[in-house]
Amino acid sequence: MPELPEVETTRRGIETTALNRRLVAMPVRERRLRWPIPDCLPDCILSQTLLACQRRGKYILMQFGDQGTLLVHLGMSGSIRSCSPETFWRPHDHLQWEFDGGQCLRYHDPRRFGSILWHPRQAGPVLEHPRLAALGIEPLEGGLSAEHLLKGTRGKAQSIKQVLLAGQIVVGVGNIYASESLFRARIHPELPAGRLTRAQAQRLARAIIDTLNDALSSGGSTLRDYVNATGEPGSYFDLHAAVYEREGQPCRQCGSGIRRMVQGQRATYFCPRCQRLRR
DNA sequence: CTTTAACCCTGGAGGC
DNA sequence: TGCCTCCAGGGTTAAA
Repeated sequence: MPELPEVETTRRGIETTALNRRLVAMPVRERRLRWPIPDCLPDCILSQTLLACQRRGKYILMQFGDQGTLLVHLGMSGSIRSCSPETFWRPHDHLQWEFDGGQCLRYHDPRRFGSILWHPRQAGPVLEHPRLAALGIEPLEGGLSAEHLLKGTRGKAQSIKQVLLAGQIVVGVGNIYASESLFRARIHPELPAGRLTRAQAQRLARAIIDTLNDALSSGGSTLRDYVNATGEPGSYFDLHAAVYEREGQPCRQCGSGIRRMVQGQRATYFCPRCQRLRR
Protein backbone atom coordinates (compact mmCIF):
# COMPACT_ATOMS: atom_id res chain seq x y z
CA MET A 1 0.00 0.00 0.00
CA PRO A 2 1.35 3.40 -0.83
CA GLU A 3 2.62 5.12 2.26
CA LEU A 4 4.03 8.59 2.35
CA PRO A 5 7.42 7.71 0.80
CA GLU A 6 5.70 6.10 -2.19
CA VAL A 7 3.37 9.06 -2.55
CA GLU A 8 6.25 11.51 -2.41
CA THR A 9 8.18 9.52 -4.99
CA THR A 10 5.11 9.46 -7.19
CA ARG A 11 4.76 13.22 -6.84
CA ARG A 12 8.37 13.71 -7.92
CA GLY A 13 7.79 11.44 -10.90
CA ILE A 14 4.77 13.46 -11.97
CA GLU A 15 6.84 16.64 -11.77
CA THR A 16 9.56 15.11 -13.90
CA THR A 17 7.09 13.88 -16.47
CA ALA A 18 4.54 16.62 -16.76
CA LEU A 19 5.41 19.86 -14.95
CA ASN A 20 4.74 22.92 -17.14
CA ARG A 21 3.14 20.77 -19.81
CA ARG A 22 -0.31 21.35 -21.25
CA LEU A 23 -3.04 18.75 -20.80
CA VAL A 24 -4.26 17.76 -24.25
CA ALA A 25 -6.56 14.85 -23.37
CA MET A 26 -7.82 12.94 -20.36
CA PRO A 27 -9.77 9.79 -21.18
CA VAL A 28 -11.66 8.42 -18.17
CA ARG A 29 -12.73 4.77 -18.25
CA GLU A 30 -14.01 4.36 -14.71
CA ARG A 31 -15.39 7.09 -12.48
CA ARG A 32 -16.30 4.89 -9.52
CA LEU A 33 -13.46 5.45 -7.08
CA ARG A 34 -13.75 6.21 -3.34
CA TRP A 35 -16.04 8.95 -4.57
CA PRO A 36 -17.12 9.31 -8.20
CA ILE A 37 -14.73 11.36 -10.28
CA PRO A 38 -16.52 14.74 -10.69
CA ASP A 39 -18.46 15.22 -13.92
CA CYS A 40 -16.67 18.49 -14.65
CA LEU A 41 -13.53 16.47 -15.37
CA PRO A 42 -11.83 16.49 -17.70
CA ASP A 43 -13.50 19.54 -19.32
CA CYS A 44 -12.48 21.99 -16.60
CA ILE A 45 -8.77 21.26 -16.97
CA LEU A 46 -8.41 20.43 -20.68
CA SER A 47 -5.79 22.62 -22.40
CA GLN A 48 -4.58 23.84 -19.00
CA THR A 49 -0.94 23.67 -17.96
CA LEU A 50 0.27 21.70 -14.94
CA LEU A 51 1.79 24.60 -13.02
CA ALA A 52 2.60 22.78 -9.79
CA CYS A 53 2.55 19.32 -8.30
CA GLN A 54 2.67 19.32 -4.52
CA ARG A 55 1.77 16.98 -1.71
CA ARG A 56 -0.18 17.31 1.52
CA GLY A 57 -0.22 14.13 3.58
CA LYS A 58 -0.94 11.37 1.08
CA TYR A 59 -2.80 13.69 -1.27
CA ILE A 60 -1.04 14.74 -4.46
CA LEU A 61 -2.08 18.25 -5.51
CA MET A 62 -1.95 19.00 -9.24
CA GLN A 63 -2.57 22.64 -10.08
CA PHE A 64 -3.94 23.15 -13.58
CA GLY A 65 -3.47 26.69 -14.88
CA ASP A 66 -5.68 29.18 -13.08
CA GLN A 67 -8.65 26.80 -13.04
CA GLY A 68 -7.98 24.91 -9.83
CA THR A 69 -6.30 21.90 -8.29
CA LEU A 70 -6.82 18.17 -8.59
CA LEU A 71 -6.54 16.23 -5.30
CA VAL A 72 -5.29 12.76 -6.14
CA HIS A 73 -5.17 9.99 -3.55
CA LEU A 74 -3.80 6.50 -4.22
CA GLY A 75 -5.86 4.76 -1.54
CA MET A 76 -4.18 1.52 -0.71
CA SER A 77 -3.71 -0.05 -4.11
CA GLY A 78 -3.31 2.94 -6.40
CA SER A 79 -0.36 3.88 -8.56
CA ILE A 80 0.49 6.40 -11.24
CA ARG A 81 2.86 5.37 -14.01
CA SER A 82 4.13 7.12 -17.06
CA CYS A 83 3.43 5.39 -20.33
CA SER A 84 2.78 6.21 -23.94
CA PRO A 85 -0.80 7.32 -24.70
CA GLU A 86 -1.30 4.24 -26.87
CA THR A 87 -0.22 1.73 -24.24
CA PHE A 88 -2.88 -0.99 -23.91
CA TRP A 89 -5.21 -0.53 -20.99
CA ARG A 90 -4.79 -3.15 -18.30
CA PRO A 91 -7.64 -4.04 -15.99
CA HIS A 92 -8.06 -1.36 -13.31
CA ASP A 93 -6.45 1.37 -15.40
CA HIS A 94 -9.07 4.04 -14.77
CA LEU A 95 -7.83 7.15 -16.55
CA GLN A 96 -4.82 8.85 -18.03
CA TRP A 97 -3.51 12.38 -18.35
CA GLU A 98 -2.05 13.11 -21.81
CA PHE A 99 0.27 16.10 -22.07
CA ASP A 100 1.74 17.91 -25.03
CA GLY A 101 4.99 16.34 -26.16
CA GLY A 102 3.49 12.86 -25.74
CA GLN A 103 3.99 12.59 -21.99
CA CYS A 104 1.30 10.51 -20.38
CA LEU A 105 0.38 9.42 -16.85
CA ARG A 106 -1.85 6.41 -16.17
CA TYR A 107 -3.90 6.06 -12.97
CA HIS A 108 -4.28 2.44 -11.86
CA ASP A 109 -6.17 1.27 -8.76
CA PRO A 110 -7.55 -2.29 -8.45
CA ARG A 111 -9.43 -1.74 -5.20
CA ARG A 112 -10.63 1.74 -6.06
CA PHE A 113 -10.04 3.11 -2.56
CA GLY A 114 -8.24 6.02 -4.16
CA SER A 115 -9.90 9.29 -5.09
CA ILE A 116 -9.69 12.17 -7.50
CA LEU A 117 -11.28 15.38 -6.28
CA TRP A 118 -11.57 18.78 -7.93
CA HIS A 119 -10.96 22.04 -6.11
CA PRO A 120 -11.79 25.06 -8.31
CA ARG A 121 -9.65 28.13 -7.70
CA GLN A 122 -12.60 30.29 -6.64
CA ALA A 123 -13.24 27.88 -3.74
CA GLY A 124 -10.21 29.37 -2.02
CA PRO A 125 -6.77 28.07 -1.01
CA VAL A 126 -6.53 24.36 -1.70
CA LEU A 127 -5.01 23.71 1.71
CA GLU A 128 -8.35 24.74 3.19
CA HIS A 129 -10.11 21.94 1.33
CA PRO A 130 -12.18 19.87 3.80
CA ARG A 131 -9.99 16.83 3.18
CA LEU A 132 -6.80 18.76 3.94
CA ALA A 133 -7.71 21.38 6.51
CA ALA A 134 -7.47 19.21 9.63
CA LEU A 135 -4.31 17.31 8.68
CA GLY A 136 -1.35 17.30 11.05
CA ILE A 137 2.06 18.68 10.18
CA GLU A 138 4.36 17.29 7.51
CA PRO A 139 7.01 15.09 9.13
CA LEU A 140 9.61 15.70 6.42
CA GLU A 141 9.45 19.49 6.41
CA GLY A 142 10.81 20.21 9.87
CA GLY A 143 8.59 21.16 12.76
CA LEU A 144 8.04 17.62 14.01
CA SER A 145 9.46 17.89 17.49
CA ALA A 146 8.99 16.38 20.93
CA GLU A 147 7.09 19.52 21.88
CA HIS A 148 4.71 19.12 18.96
CA LEU A 149 4.00 15.50 19.87
CA LEU A 150 3.52 16.32 23.55
CA LYS A 151 1.15 19.15 22.73
CA GLY A 152 -0.88 16.99 20.35
CA THR A 153 -1.15 14.01 22.67
CA ARG A 154 -1.85 15.90 25.89
CA GLY A 155 -4.81 14.46 27.78
CA LYS A 156 -5.50 11.75 25.20
CA ALA A 157 -6.45 8.33 26.54
CA GLN A 158 -6.26 6.67 23.13
CA SER A 159 -3.23 4.50 22.37
CA ILE A 160 -0.22 6.21 20.84
CA LYS A 161 -0.44 3.90 17.81
CA GLN A 162 -3.99 4.97 17.00
CA VAL A 163 -3.27 8.62 17.62
CA LEU A 164 -0.37 8.45 15.17
CA LEU A 165 -2.54 6.71 12.57
CA ALA A 166 -5.29 9.31 12.88
CA GLY A 167 -3.01 11.87 11.23
CA GLN A 168 -4.23 14.89 13.15
CA ILE A 169 -0.88 15.48 14.84
CA VAL A 170 1.44 14.37 12.09
CA VAL A 171 0.56 13.02 8.63
CA GLY A 172 2.07 10.21 6.64
CA VAL A 173 2.43 7.65 9.41
CA GLY A 174 0.43 4.77 7.98
CA ASN A 175 -0.03 1.34 9.46
CA ILE A 176 3.39 0.05 8.45
CA TYR A 177 5.43 3.00 9.64
CA ALA A 178 3.42 3.43 12.83
CA SER A 179 4.65 0.02 13.99
CA GLU A 180 8.14 0.63 12.64
CA SER A 181 8.47 4.07 14.23
CA LEU A 182 7.23 2.91 17.62
CA PHE A 183 9.69 0.02 17.55
CA ARG A 184 12.53 2.35 16.69
CA ALA A 185 11.50 4.65 19.53
CA ARG A 186 11.10 1.67 21.92
CA ILE A 187 7.54 2.68 22.80
CA HIS A 188 4.74 0.19 23.43
CA PRO A 189 1.92 0.69 20.87
CA GLU A 190 -0.73 0.58 23.60
CA LEU A 191 0.76 3.38 25.65
CA PRO A 192 -1.98 5.95 26.27
CA ALA A 193 -0.90 8.90 24.14
CA GLY A 194 -1.27 11.35 27.01
CA ARG A 195 1.27 9.39 29.04
CA LEU A 196 4.09 10.02 26.59
CA THR A 197 7.14 11.29 28.46
CA ARG A 198 9.39 14.00 27.08
CA ALA A 199 12.15 11.47 26.46
CA GLN A 200 9.75 9.18 24.61
CA ALA A 201 8.39 12.06 22.56
CA GLN A 202 11.94 13.01 21.66
CA ARG A 203 12.71 9.50 20.47
CA LEU A 204 9.40 9.19 18.65
CA ALA A 205 9.84 12.41 16.68
CA ARG A 206 13.32 11.28 15.66
CA ALA A 207 12.07 7.76 14.84
CA ILE A 208 9.24 8.96 12.59
CA ILE A 209 11.50 11.28 10.63
CA ASP A 210 14.26 8.68 10.28
CA THR A 211 11.89 5.85 9.35
CA LEU A 212 10.20 7.87 6.62
CA ASN A 213 13.47 9.25 5.29
CA ASP A 214 15.02 5.79 5.18
CA ALA A 215 12.08 4.47 3.21
CA LEU A 216 12.20 7.47 0.91
CA SER A 217 15.89 7.15 0.15
CA SER A 218 15.84 3.37 -0.23
CA GLY A 219 12.83 3.65 -2.49
CA GLY A 220 14.56 6.32 -4.48
CA SER A 221 17.71 4.27 -4.86
CA THR A 222 16.12 0.94 -5.71
CA LEU A 223 13.40 2.14 -8.04
CA ARG A 224 14.92 5.52 -8.90
CA ASP A 225 11.59 6.75 -10.17
CA TYR A 226 8.34 5.21 -9.03
CA VAL A 227 6.33 6.73 -11.83
CA ASN A 228 8.72 5.42 -14.44
CA ALA A 229 9.35 2.11 -12.73
CA THR A 230 9.41 -0.75 -15.19
CA GLY A 231 8.96 -3.49 -12.59
CA GLU A 232 5.88 -5.58 -12.09
CA PRO A 233 2.71 -3.58 -11.66
CA GLY A 234 1.95 -2.79 -8.06
CA SER A 235 5.45 -3.45 -6.76
CA TYR A 236 6.00 -1.13 -3.84
CA PHE A 237 9.17 -0.32 -2.00
CA ASP A 238 10.95 -3.35 -0.64
CA LEU A 239 10.62 -2.57 3.04
CA HIS A 240 13.22 -4.04 5.35
CA ALA A 241 10.80 -4.14 8.25
CA ALA A 242 11.95 -4.48 11.82
CA VAL A 243 8.57 -5.69 13.06
CA TYR A 244 5.86 -5.29 10.40
CA GLU A 245 4.45 -8.66 9.28
CA ARG A 246 7.18 -10.43 11.25
CA GLU A 247 4.99 -12.16 13.85
CA GLY A 248 6.89 -14.95 15.58
CA GLN A 249 10.20 -14.04 13.99
CA PRO A 250 13.11 -12.92 16.21
CA CYS A 251 13.48 -9.25 17.01
CA ARG A 252 16.52 -7.91 15.19
CA GLN A 253 17.50 -6.11 18.40
CA CYS A 254 16.98 -8.65 21.17
CA GLY A 255 15.85 -11.90 19.57
CA SER A 256 12.45 -12.04 21.27
CA GLY A 257 9.49 -13.19 19.19
CA ILE A 258 7.73 -10.32 17.44
CA ARG A 259 4.07 -10.10 18.48
CA ARG A 260 0.99 -9.17 16.51
CA MET A 261 -2.13 -7.61 17.95
CA VAL A 262 -5.13 -5.67 16.67
CA GLN A 263 -5.83 -2.04 17.55
CA GLY A 264 -8.82 -0.31 16.05
CA GLN A 265 -9.28 -3.25 13.68
CA ARG A 266 -5.73 -2.82 12.36
CA ALA A 267 -2.73 -5.06 12.84
CA THR A 268 0.06 -3.80 15.06
CA TYR A 269 3.46 -5.49 15.37
CA PHE A 270 5.87 -4.94 18.23
CA CYS A 271 8.66 -6.47 20.28
CA PRO A 272 7.39 -7.25 23.80
CA ARG A 273 10.88 -6.86 25.24
CA CYS A 274 12.15 -3.75 23.46
CA GLN A 275 8.84 -1.93 23.77
CA ARG A 276 7.61 -2.01 27.34
CA LEU A 277 4.56 -0.25 28.70
CA ARG A 278 6.33 0.75 31.90
CA ARG A 279 9.63 2.57 31.58
C1' DC B 1 -16.83 15.62 23.13
C1' DT B 2 -14.38 10.78 22.37
C1' DT B 3 -14.35 6.25 20.71
C1' DT B 4 -15.85 2.42 17.98
C1' DA B 5 -17.27 0.10 14.03
C1' DA B 6 -18.90 -0.27 9.38
C1' DC B 7 -18.03 0.73 4.80
C1' DC B 8 -15.92 1.04 0.12
C1' DC B 9 -13.30 -2.98 -3.15
C1' DT B 10 -10.42 -6.68 -5.07
C1' DG B 11 -6.78 -10.12 -4.93
C1' DG B 12 -4.80 -13.60 -2.52
C1' DA B 13 -4.73 -17.24 0.85
C1' DG B 14 -6.63 -21.15 2.99
C1' DG B 15 -10.19 -24.78 3.64
C1' DC B 16 -12.68 -28.45 1.69
C1' DT C 1 -9.06 -28.15 -10.11
C1' DG C 2 -12.64 -25.15 -8.35
C1' DC C 3 -15.62 -23.03 -5.28
C1' DC C 4 -16.39 -20.80 -1.01
C1' DT C 5 -15.11 -17.84 2.84
C1' DC C 6 -12.21 -14.72 5.00
C1' DC C 7 -9.12 -10.98 5.38
C1' DA C 8 -6.10 -6.94 4.55
C1' DG C 9 -5.84 -1.98 4.11
C1' DG C 10 -6.65 4.17 4.33
C1' DG C 11 -9.75 7.30 5.01
C1' DT C 12 -14.30 8.69 6.04
C1' DT C 13 -18.67 8.86 8.32
C1' DA C 14 -22.38 7.12 11.08
C1' DA C 15 -23.46 5.37 15.33
C1' DA C 16 -22.67 4.54 20.20
